[in-house]
Amino acid sequence: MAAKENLRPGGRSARVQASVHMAVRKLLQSLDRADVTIPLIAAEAGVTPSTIYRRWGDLQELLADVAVERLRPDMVPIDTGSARGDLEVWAEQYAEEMSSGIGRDMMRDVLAAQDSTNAYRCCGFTRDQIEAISDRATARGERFPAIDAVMDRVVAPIIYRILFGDAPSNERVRDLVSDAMAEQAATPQPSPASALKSA
Amino acid sequence: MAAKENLRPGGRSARVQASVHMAVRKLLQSLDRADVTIPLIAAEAGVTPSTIYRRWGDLQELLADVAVERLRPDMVPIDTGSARGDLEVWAEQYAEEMSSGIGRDMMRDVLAAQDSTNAYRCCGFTRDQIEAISDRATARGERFPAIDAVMDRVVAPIIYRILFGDAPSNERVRDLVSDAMAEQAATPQPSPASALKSA
DNA sequence: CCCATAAACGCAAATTATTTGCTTTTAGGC
DNA sequence: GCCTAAAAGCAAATAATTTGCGTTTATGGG
Repeated sequence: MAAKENLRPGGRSARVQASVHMAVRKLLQSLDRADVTIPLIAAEAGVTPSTIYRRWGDLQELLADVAVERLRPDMVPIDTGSARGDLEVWAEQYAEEMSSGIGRDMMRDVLAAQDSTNAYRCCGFTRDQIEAISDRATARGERFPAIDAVMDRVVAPIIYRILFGDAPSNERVRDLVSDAMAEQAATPQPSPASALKSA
Repeated sequence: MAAKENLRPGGRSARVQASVHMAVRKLLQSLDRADVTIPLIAAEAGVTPSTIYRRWGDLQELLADVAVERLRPDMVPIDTGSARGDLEVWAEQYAEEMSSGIGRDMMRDVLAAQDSTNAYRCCGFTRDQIEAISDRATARGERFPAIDAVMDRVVAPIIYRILFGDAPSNERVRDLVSDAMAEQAATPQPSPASALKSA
């Protein structure tokens, strides 16, 4: 039930997909998560419930599908002039978005789905953002840690804390960035792009 | 729907809880996750469905409740003679357990529930384990990084990778431990126990 | 030890969600 | 423009969830 691949791209099928996604987003704004049901979504989207059941399987898959769209970054990381500044600003904003009620819910939706493809894609978005910062750094002639190191030392702690405990403060996020950047300074490995692409 | 607090501890209530938990565990062994329903669990447990609905609310909360029990560590971290060895062995075992199908499912269940208390408790279990290793280290006169540092640099990357990508290899887990221990060596902060308790 | 009280459970009816067989619409290839 | 099959609609059948009400049974106070 990928609902993304092997799907007729044109006409009605795409219209239904858009309509259902929009309905989900609209309903999630006004209603409590537990009150959003497939029949409700279907009514809002002007579609019969069985269409949704057949295409997405169940509510969780649909919510995951919608969530992963919303988690896709809509802009390139802000250019502050330095790699450290770029990463710091990006990480703070990322932490804030993800720890907000909406961000938390979307992560929950993505992780709750049986199909783990969405989670994987989600991780790829983040990696791409960091890669953009990294590329800019090397273009400037700055050193930058390996992408994986940033994922491990900045992204992972932020997300772990949001999921399992309390959202990290801006100060802590800055500390994480500091540690990651320091690590790079000690280790002479300015290799720019050896990472795996995604999505 | 905590199903844990304000619950009559004695007699029938406890019996029902135990029976339902056992039924869930049994059914999860033989059936696919998607085929486990509340009526099924109720039948297996010898209880009416409405009892489960009233006590846990929905399937996800029940699954989370069962999962968190199973995620509770059943033993103290192995004593290898050194803090580094302790952490290394513990981390490898932890990563392996969590990346197994069962571990992954349990984490999913815990995170998918509306009630985030379970996730928080889950994190507390892990923290307690690391604290035990830390305490043993200071008792031996060894230095050891702050608990939070280990959570950020070892636990968080392991879990992040399991949830959003691929399970980390043993080698990578060892590297994470190395980094965490090295950090401690550079920073003179042997403060033993300043962490927050849980559960 | 027994009684009063309220929590938890069982039962069954009512509601709501999900599945499914079949028909109709329609995108994509010839 | 016509086939073909994927996707959608419709409605009946099935299954899950909610709810009102009566019964059982912990728990606390006499």
